[in-house]
Amino acid sequence: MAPTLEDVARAAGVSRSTASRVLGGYGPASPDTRERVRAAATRLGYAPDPAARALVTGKGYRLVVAVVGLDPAVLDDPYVDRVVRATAEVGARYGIGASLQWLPMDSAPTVLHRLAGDRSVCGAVLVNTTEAVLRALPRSLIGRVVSIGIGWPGVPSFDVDNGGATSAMIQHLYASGRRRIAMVTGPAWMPCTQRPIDAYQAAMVAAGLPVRLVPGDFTAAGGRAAMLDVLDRWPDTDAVFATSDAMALGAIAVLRSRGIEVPGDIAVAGFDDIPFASYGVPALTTATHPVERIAAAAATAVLEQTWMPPVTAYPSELVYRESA
Amino acid sequence: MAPTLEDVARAAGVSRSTASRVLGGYGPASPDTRERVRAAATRLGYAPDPAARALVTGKGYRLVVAVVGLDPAVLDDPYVDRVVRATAEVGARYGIGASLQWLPMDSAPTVLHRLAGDRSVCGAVLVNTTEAVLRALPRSLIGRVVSIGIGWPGVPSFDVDNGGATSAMIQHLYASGRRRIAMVTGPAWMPCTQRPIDAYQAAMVAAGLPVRLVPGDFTAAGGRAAMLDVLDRWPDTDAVFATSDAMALGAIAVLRSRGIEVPGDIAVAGFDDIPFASYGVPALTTATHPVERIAAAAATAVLEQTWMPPVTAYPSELVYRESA
DNA sequence: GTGAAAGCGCTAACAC
DNA sequence: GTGTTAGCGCTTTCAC
Repeated sequence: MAPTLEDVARAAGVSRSTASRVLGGYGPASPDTRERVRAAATRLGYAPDPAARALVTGKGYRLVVAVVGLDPAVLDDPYVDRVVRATAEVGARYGIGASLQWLPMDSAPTVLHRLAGDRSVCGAVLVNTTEAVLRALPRSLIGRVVSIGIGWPGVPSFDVDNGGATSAMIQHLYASGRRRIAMVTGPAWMPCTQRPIDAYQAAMVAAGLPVRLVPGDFTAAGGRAAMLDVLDRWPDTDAVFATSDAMALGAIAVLRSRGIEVPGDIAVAGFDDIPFASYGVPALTTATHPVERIAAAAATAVLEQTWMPPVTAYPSELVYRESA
Repeated sequence: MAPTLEDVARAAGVSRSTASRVLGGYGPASPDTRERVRAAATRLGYAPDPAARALVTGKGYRLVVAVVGLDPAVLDDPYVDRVVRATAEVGARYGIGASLQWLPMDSAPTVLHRLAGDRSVCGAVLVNTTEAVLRALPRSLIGRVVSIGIGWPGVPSFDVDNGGATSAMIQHLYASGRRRIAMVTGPAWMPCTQRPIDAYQAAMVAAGLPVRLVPGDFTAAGGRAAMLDVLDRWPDTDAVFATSDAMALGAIAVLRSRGIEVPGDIAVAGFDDIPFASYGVPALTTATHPVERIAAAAATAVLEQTWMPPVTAYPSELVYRESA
């Protein structure tokens, strides 16, 4: 059915090994041979069988998206969906599939070793990883693992510039006259929580404004709880920056139920720009999160085995709507 | 690293083929041998290498989620994300990855043949497929293809019972006093559009109410356009059932901008129960869509090669909120 | 610069 | 019932 390397070699009048070398792009080959093999390959529409290749190289044929978390519920998240989708889409172009699995925070070493020993796995994309997990990374995985989140020596990081987004958002709130700006953060164990906090604190201190930090968990329920907390501790708050749209929507729900006007009394800004941020009342002011671009780049890096700088930051853009 | 069949065979004191037969569960084997091989396999933690198996059986090692549509934008949809995620999660348990690709409606035969000839593909899950596409299905794919949507001889269907959901929703609207109920449908080319229409028409005719059908496209923008259309053609409409939450939210946005009360003047119901259906104002009354369960069952069916009835319908449940 | 040959881990004839 | 054997398509020494 599909042409094999043998077919290409025969068509080009060379041996299988020569064809393999040319197509693999290593070993020696005369320019002429090179040309003939390439031509034959494209003419026949040759694509190497990843299974056969995996068998001999022992490198595997599926890319695992491993989401770090305390329980399997971390997989049940539209953010994860977007990462997996982008990975599956990129993989399709390489004949590589995407697998999704939970990487339990407390038994990360075990699971990572199993992953490293699994011949079917060609690489992994870590999501929401922590330093502890990265420290437990088996050496044999280095070079075929990337991280959407914080990096590690040998593990390039792909992430949104959420520090920059935070600065920009605080500046926007300040410019629109807000002075008592609270921030709802992500859960403390997630490393992606820190940079926005730093950026927020820096901005507030620089402007001589009070720092009002409340922990959240990226969910709407968490946003509701955090908003109640803010109202309780600092009743004069005039703006809230929630580091996820879900939390921002939860916060707005609380304010609405209290009869507090948004953005009249309190401005609320989110982060992520989820599909329906624009359909709430009021429409949510937020910052974009190019998850698909990030995940696609991450997947491509491990599939192409390209060298990557330790950190690649993707810019986030403010989306001005009604809530702030 | 990982134990091979050879290791198991040696540990059990049998040949590789015997071990293979036992573990594969076909061919003959004495109860004693069977026992020893099984014991050795579990003791060593043996798992067959899907790459090697794929190579010899020619059955492939990745499950393709093929989304039928007019253009690649059909992939860019939270619904697709959920299907892919569930597939990737089920696949992970089998050492199988999920790939995502667009199945262009106008060149379906070509793409399907490529899929059939691709040695890396073990099966496919069709999404939003049409009869025309199913008709073009190569024979070699039969038995390893399932459909989330309409089925076909040899292609079992897994779908939500959207006809039942429609009936239930119309009944709910009727029970709450609505009599001039319009329905916003999906795009005509999608087969999943028909059953809700039939159910709606049957319900309306049975109740002696006027049929008011407007085509949509499952997007919020389509919902806005459809709502304008309804208002234009039947100004006395008192309820709208949109067959997707996105369209319902679009419809609500239009009504809000016109100063029309929801549900006071016009009730609006959606379908899907997307994560933030509950955060709009008013919170959206809708019907659940167990996409993950459906996709997981579909993926499992092709991976396990189990026989399936031609159609498996998954119940949808009404979620009563504020909008209807 | 090129080809012959071995072998990755597994399945499936086929002989015993 | 069981073992022997021949590959699946590819990469990779190692001679030439």
